[in-house]
Amino acid sequence: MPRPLPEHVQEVTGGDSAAIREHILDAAYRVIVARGLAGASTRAIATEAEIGAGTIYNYFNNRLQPLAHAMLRRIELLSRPVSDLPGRAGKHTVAVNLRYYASCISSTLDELVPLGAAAFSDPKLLAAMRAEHANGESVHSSVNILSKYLLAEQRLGRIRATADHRTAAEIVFRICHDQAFHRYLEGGSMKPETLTREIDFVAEALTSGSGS
Amino acid sequence: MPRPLPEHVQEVTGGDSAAIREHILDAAYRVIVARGLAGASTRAIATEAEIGAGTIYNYFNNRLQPLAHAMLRRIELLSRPVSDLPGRAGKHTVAVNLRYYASCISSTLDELVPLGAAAFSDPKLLAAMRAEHANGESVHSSVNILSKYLLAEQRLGRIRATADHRTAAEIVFRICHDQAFHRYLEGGSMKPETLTREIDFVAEALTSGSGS
Amino acid sequence: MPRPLPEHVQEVTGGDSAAIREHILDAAYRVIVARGLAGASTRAIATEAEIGAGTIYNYFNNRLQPLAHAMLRRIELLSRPVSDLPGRAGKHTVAVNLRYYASCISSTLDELVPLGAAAFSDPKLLAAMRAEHANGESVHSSVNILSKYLLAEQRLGRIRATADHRTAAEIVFRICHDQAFHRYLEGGSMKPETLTREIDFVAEALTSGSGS
Amino acid sequence: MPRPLPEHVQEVTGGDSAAIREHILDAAYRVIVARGLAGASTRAIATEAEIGAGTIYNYFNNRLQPLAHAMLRRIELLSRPVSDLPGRAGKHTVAVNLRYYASCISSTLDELVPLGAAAFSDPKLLAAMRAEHANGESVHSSVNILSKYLLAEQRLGRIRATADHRTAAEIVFRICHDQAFHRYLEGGSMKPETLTREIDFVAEALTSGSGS
DNA sequence: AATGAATGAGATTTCATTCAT
DNA sequence: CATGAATGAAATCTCATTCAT
Repeated sequence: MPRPLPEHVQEVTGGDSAAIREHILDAAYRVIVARGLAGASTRAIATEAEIGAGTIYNYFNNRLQPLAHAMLRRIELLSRPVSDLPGRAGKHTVAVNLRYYASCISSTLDELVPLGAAAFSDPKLLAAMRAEHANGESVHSSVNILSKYLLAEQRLGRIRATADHRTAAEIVFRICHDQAFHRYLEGGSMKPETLTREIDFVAEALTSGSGS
Repeated sequence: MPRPLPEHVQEVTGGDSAAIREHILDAAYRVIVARGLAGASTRAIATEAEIGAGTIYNYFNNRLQPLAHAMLRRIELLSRPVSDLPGRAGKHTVAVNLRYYASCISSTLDELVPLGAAAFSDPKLLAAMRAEHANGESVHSSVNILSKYLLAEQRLGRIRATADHRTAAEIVFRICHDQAFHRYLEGGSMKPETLTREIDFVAEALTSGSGS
Repeated sequence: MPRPLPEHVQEVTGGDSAAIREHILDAAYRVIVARGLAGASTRAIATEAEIGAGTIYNYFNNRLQPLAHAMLRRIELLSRPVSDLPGRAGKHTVAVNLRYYASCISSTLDELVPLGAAAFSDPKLLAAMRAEHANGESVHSSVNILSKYLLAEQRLGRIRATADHRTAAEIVFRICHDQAFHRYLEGGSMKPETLTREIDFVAEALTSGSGS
Repeated sequence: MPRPLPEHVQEVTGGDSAAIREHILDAAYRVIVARGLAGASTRAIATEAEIGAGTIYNYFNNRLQPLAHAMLRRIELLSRPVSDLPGRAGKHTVAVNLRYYASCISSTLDELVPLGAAAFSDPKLLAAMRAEHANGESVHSSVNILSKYLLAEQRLGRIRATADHRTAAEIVFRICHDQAFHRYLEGGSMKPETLTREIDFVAEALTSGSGS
């Protein structure tokens, strides 16, 4: 029955309500990654966050809300690491830049796959995620950055004028996403050159016949 | 207390032991699709199969076995619908044939995605599936058929000689798989032309510069 | 769904955590005695204690812990009632004092026999009991008190100097223990003079030929 | 649905109804000893007896009957090994003969203790045992043989005329029984000389002052 | 008479959620 | 507000018993 939050949490959050929410979301994320969705009980999250079990219900209405929130928040981080991609237009080669993009988002995708897959296992959780956020936004932003880069290259003449840069961007993203999925499924036994080969195929499709 | 199988089940299975197993697997599959993996309790499956709760344990050793079995059985159906693809080499256009392939496997993938993704959420279930079957076979066979078809087209000169037909097959499959994934995630709000556009991009990459 | 402890329990325990533990142990003991170990399900104990079924797991980790605890707690009471025995040396007769000892511990043994025997039926419970406590202590202490008394009598010359007081004490205890065992087995149909006769036999063996 | 008993059982029992009963009781005994009372399910017994699970109910009315029978049958074997004891009257010494008796029945008692203790864990089983047999008979027969032997010795003048041979026999039996009990409880860590010391105490009580 | 599949009661254990403090 | 004990629903799994074959 100690009224104030434990010191440790107090320090981190400053007692700010929104900060405590975030603190709980972080804990939820760590628990999901470490122990799977099935292991993400409210108790486990409360323990990880070093708060009382009941405290969660002061910030969320039910068990699924923090899980859905935590997963969505993570998805938003996806586009962060490649924000510098458009600046590389004209430098290196298109193939090299696509490989750079692929390697940037792949590590994030590797984290997201188990989360996304977990979301599917429970229709209620999926609904909760859909309710929490008009999802897909952030995924799109990652594709958008790539698309923007390809457009820049096209203007520079390093990509065929007739190529559909938007579609190409989608394909590249799908390749990365699907490969992350299979990496997880197969337990990491996939050869890295598979990714390279497929990315290069798209690069070739984009550049063949261009002036470069 | 113990009674013979209810008439309804008796009729369907004829009392054959193997048939009852299948009957239970069908029920398990229906429950997973309808209520998610989290909702696929032994009781729910028994109810769906219209049998007693304990009866499941006469046919399976634990709760995961029927789930793993049911999912694997479904995955095996994946390559079935496109077995006629190689025979289409030389007919229609490459783009049309790839669209045909995509539409064939997409409906199956739409069924499989929730199952496969669900399997990820529970490490124990994933292990059970791996134990039941050296999986991935069927997925590969679907890619293999596509690859075989592309090779045939290449020999017919309808695809550039320098194109990597294996890589192209992989990419097409990934596009289909990933789209199914997002269709499920977004609740079916994806426009069908997105798939067509991406498939056509690959077809164009393969055929541009070929003699046809 | 969650409510405070029912009034009745609240009154008895005052809400103190340790008191509730004891309250549960008492209930466990009553259930074992009344319905046997096989009947001592967690649910039965919870009902007897007038608490919710899940509450037991707030105080114990598994079903065996409260049983083992309850039994050990009772065993500790064994040596209590005869602590005044050594003070009787020189008073009454040896036979009378041994009868006194026998009648004192017999009622306690009658309680313990079903518990101790029950412990044997489940190897896991036996292990749990051994884990909870290096048992046997209390049994020995009861024998020790008797042995001490006999030694005192020997020094007073009321017992033959050549008699082995330690061995005699063991035999008397065994007689009491084994009789309790058979009383329980036969459902109480044993004649009380059987005990007296056997005790007197030992008394006679100890005193015959002594100076008294 | 095979009508005849399996060959193996047919051979052993000759198809005789009483023999099959015994065959099942043997199996029940083996299961209890090997896996404890908790492990003695009807299924386990049927498997051990190599018969169908339902077949047991053609010979017994419920689960407890074969267990009670099996245990009682074993108790009857108790007096077997010492039937030659009365013939030893007049030979060796009384102490040696009592030790002989003790060592004979102790090994059987070691087998019986877990069975007897197991019986206590379930009031219903205990009632079943009481119902099956006016029990104690066989135990008494073991005591009777010892009593008979002591009487013979008394007539030979090797035991004091005033000694109560019946009571002495009971005490010796109790010592053996209780020691077996504690051997089991302590896991065999009891020193064998404890038994000898106690037996000799009784022998001394019987013989001291006799003519021999 | 032998069989064993079918059954549901019941055992243990977990966990989301509430609410008195 | 924060807390965590209390709770009962629900999940998995076992097993004695019956009965159609």
